[in-house]
Amino acid sequence: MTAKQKIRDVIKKALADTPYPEKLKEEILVLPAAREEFGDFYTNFAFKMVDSQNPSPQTAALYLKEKILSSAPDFIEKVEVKNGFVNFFLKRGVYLRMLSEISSGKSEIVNPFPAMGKKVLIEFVSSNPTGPLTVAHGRQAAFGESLARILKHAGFEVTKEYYLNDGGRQIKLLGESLRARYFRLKGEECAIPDEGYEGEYLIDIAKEVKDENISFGKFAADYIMAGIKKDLAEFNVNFDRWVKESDFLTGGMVEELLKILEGRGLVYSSEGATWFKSSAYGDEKDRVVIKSDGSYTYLAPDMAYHRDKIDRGYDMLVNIVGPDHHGYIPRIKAIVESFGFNPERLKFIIVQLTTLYRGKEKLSMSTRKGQFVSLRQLMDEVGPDASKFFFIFRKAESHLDFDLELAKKKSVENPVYYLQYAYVRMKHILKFAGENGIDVMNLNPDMALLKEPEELSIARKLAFFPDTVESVVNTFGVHLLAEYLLELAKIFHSYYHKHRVVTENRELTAARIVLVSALLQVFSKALELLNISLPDEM
RNA sequence: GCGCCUGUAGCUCAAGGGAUAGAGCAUCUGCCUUCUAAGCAGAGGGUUGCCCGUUCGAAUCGGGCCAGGCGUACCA
Repeated sequence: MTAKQKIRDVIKKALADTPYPEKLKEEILVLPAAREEFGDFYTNFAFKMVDSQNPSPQTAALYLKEKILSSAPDFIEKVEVKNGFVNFFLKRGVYLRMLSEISSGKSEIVNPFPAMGKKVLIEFVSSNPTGPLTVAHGRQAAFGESLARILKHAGFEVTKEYYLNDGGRQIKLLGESLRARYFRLKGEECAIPDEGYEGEYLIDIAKEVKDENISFGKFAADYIMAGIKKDLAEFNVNFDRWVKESDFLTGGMVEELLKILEGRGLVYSSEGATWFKSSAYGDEKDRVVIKSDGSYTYLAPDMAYHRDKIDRGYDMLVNIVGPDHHGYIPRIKAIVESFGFNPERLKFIIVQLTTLYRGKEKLSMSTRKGQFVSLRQLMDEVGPDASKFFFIFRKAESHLDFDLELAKKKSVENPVYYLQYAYVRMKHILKFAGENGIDVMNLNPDMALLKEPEELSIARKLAFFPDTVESVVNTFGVHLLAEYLLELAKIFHSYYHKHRVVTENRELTAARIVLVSALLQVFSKALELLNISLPDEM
């Protein structure tokens, strides 16, 4: 049980023994204290207790404090009441013990949370195989992968899926565009269709075409998809399943679905087309599923896909999409609701666009015209780790300014290097200690020798790691973990400058080695969750 | 017009309705015979776009404005 859970229990016990047992129904919030003067954890519960007995939060807090202290919890050093907040100060020994546990790999601080039997499906990237992944997809990929890792760490059973649109009009246009490029290469006049793809990547693909009787659409899509998979693999973003739109079409699932919906009066014909009555579930208007030319819209197979997701029994569905899809959300919510799935359990995360800068210069992009920076180019220029870090250290719903020059810089301005430098320093200390005859793996020092305030600050910060993970789970704010890590790096760098770890004092050295290796455990785990690798040397 | 996102220090951004709104960069001042100075210590910098409201308490929630971005297809 973590210190925080223990505190919550102590508060519950205190309340059970008071005239306010009904207050227990409310959630008791225990959070890491923002400043060390406010202790280690605090609760704002006194604010909820204000009534005739407790006319002010302050009196309620004092009352709570008395009750808590009378139960004499052994891990609490003191409890302070300030401005109605109840602040808990933990005993130093709690932290010292925690450091030993973390460094030996036995601590619940770094280990995954217990499995809770909740299944979550995350669908992300889902880019069409009509062109290479762009920087926008890269951001979605980095965010989705990291969110998946964090949810898994927090005890969810996570499945990652990529839905690919390999049929329909866009693929047809893609095929015609490739065909045009192919014949142009042979010196023949051939126009790219009006809404076709003008990107130069099709020229490269056209060079690979050996036989002009092939299906150009399929050839291009397969070729591009192979590239997408390669890019994602290099980005270390991996999917459990690749779901093809065409499977829902050829498998008859779309037809079946529409029949069911028709039977329920949710699908009808009008103006030569077939419509889904999404307005019955809050969409602003109904949506076409079969066009008047008889072909399906993108929505029809996607509806079948979502029905399939529901059938597979997930507790939560997460769809990570770009801002261009936000108008699409109500209709997907409508289809899941029509199948009795609470739309609240379908979360859409809109990852906003990224604007690339080269120093002050803004890089303009237009996908249709083929003027864009691909994820591939970005990785080649700044590297996968720097790319990923910049993508996730801002909130998903914020527009992101990404400065290529900054991402490449090997200096303080670049947070990626700041983290890497901290990591390398930790590794190097352990290596140096080993070279000086200290058996780093087998230490059992007296941790009470750690008396510096900075040492306690580090331990305190490490104790907050599970809370940070919890915050990410509650808000889907992956950036919170990146910020946590930067703060951790900062207090470590500061400690490093103020105090030497490896000294003549063998006992103190041993205790500090345990501290550093605990730090390294948390640091490594957090980086793994962010999907960022780190070098051993810099 | 309608919908979504954004508006916080000079710049890029944090901050579950909580305490004195925080970081980094930039600017200024210091620090390398000692585990990598890709680092550290310190200083200045704010009417959280504006106006009302809800609340013990609002950057955060609601309403109304203003500004920027995106969307508003029988495209995906």
